[in-house]
Amino acid sequence: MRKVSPKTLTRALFYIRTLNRLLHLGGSVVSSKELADIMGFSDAQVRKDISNFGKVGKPRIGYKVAELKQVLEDFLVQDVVHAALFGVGNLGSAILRYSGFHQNKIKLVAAFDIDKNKIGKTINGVPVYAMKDIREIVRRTHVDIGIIAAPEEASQDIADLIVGSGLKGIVNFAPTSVSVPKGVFVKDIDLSIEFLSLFCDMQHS
Amino acid sequence: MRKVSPKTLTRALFYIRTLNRLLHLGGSVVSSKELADIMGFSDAQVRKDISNFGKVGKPRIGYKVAELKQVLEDFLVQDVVHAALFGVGNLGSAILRYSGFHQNKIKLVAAFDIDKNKIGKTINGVPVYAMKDIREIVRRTHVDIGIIAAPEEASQDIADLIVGSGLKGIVNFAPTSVSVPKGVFVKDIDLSIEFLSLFCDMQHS
DNA sequence: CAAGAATTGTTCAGAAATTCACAATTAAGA
DNA sequence: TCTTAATTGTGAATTTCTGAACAATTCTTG
Repeated sequence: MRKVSPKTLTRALFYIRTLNRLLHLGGSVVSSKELADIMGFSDAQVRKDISNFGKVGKPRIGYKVAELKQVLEDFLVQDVVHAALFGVGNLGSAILRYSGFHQNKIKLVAAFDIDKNKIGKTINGVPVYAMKDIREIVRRTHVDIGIIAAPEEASQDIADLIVGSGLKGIVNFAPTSVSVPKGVFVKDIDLSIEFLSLFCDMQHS
Repeated sequence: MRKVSPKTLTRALFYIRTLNRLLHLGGSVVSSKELADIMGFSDAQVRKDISNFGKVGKPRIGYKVAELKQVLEDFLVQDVVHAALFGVGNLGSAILRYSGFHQNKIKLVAAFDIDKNKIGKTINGVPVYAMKDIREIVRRTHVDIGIIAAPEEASQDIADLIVGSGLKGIVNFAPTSVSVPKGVFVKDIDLSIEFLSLFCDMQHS
């Protein structure tokens, strides 16, 4: 199958989210125009994206919701993604308790912190370990990605730990860039920047 | 001044973040190459972005950290951005307690919930109001953007409330698309999708 | 003061992403 | 059955974004 760009992949995840909602609402078919309107894309964009994954639609009809969802999921999220969390503070705790993951093939398998009061506890079913145990846990447990939800000062050290334990993907919520070797993927989510960029877009539009 | 693309604006916010860190570490000048390496961009990209905001650098020297930061901030974030939060659950509480905002010209001025046990309290200095009071609060208080951190089922109603109260920007953490009139900006942050998209990028690279 | 080295700002070319536009297809209805 | 209307899939056109390259500039050093 042809190479698909990251942008298309991300939009495809939004398509899946919307298709799930439509399924839940009882819809059975949907057109590119309807999908586009719901998500704020163009209909041409939707069709071109979907065409990456095969010829799923029928002219004059549209796409069968269940079938399209299946095709996208087969391509994108075959397995459950196992994630480990680093830093059980305000944000980390909220992530541990976030209820949206289990519907989306994401499983938090371990959390790490340096606070002795937290180590050994279980939050929402996820055990909290000492930071130094990461290598052993990653060896014993299937982990795909690491999530940094620690203070700025600790983020680079944690990134190094994550990389050292062999993981290749990091979601970084800390408000600072971390440097990693080539081949490791980092996604930065800085709440301040997210808010500010929305506001900048508003002002400079 | 020339029109600047949203992508450039977002990167510029990352530049500011990095410049702050450099300032804090005592750096006084920095080259495009250094900035690029820290953030994982190309040096040409950095120079081109910065050139949107004027001729700030000196050949053979680089950019004065403080001066560049000033130039970018003058263009991007002249005023403090005032935000109101909708939904004081796990994620909402973490946002209220997030410590990174005040350094970044973001101020949470109000929170809203439907839970009587939360209404009337103050969390981290931010008062929690009843959802129905939004119009009055927005009239009395300067609010730029609304943040939806409520369950999926409530998100569209909250978006309608936000739009009805006159706000033009929404950050939506709920795992569903909200529909808004033209002219209202929405930024979706779906934690599941963020994690999955990282993983997809890893697999399909 | 002149030569050399480093870095900017900018132009240009190429790549990537988006939109357009329409032939092909299919269901529905006369 | 034949026509009509709707919708897909896609090649071409367009726009946006990125990367390469280099003249212009300015510090440094001898």
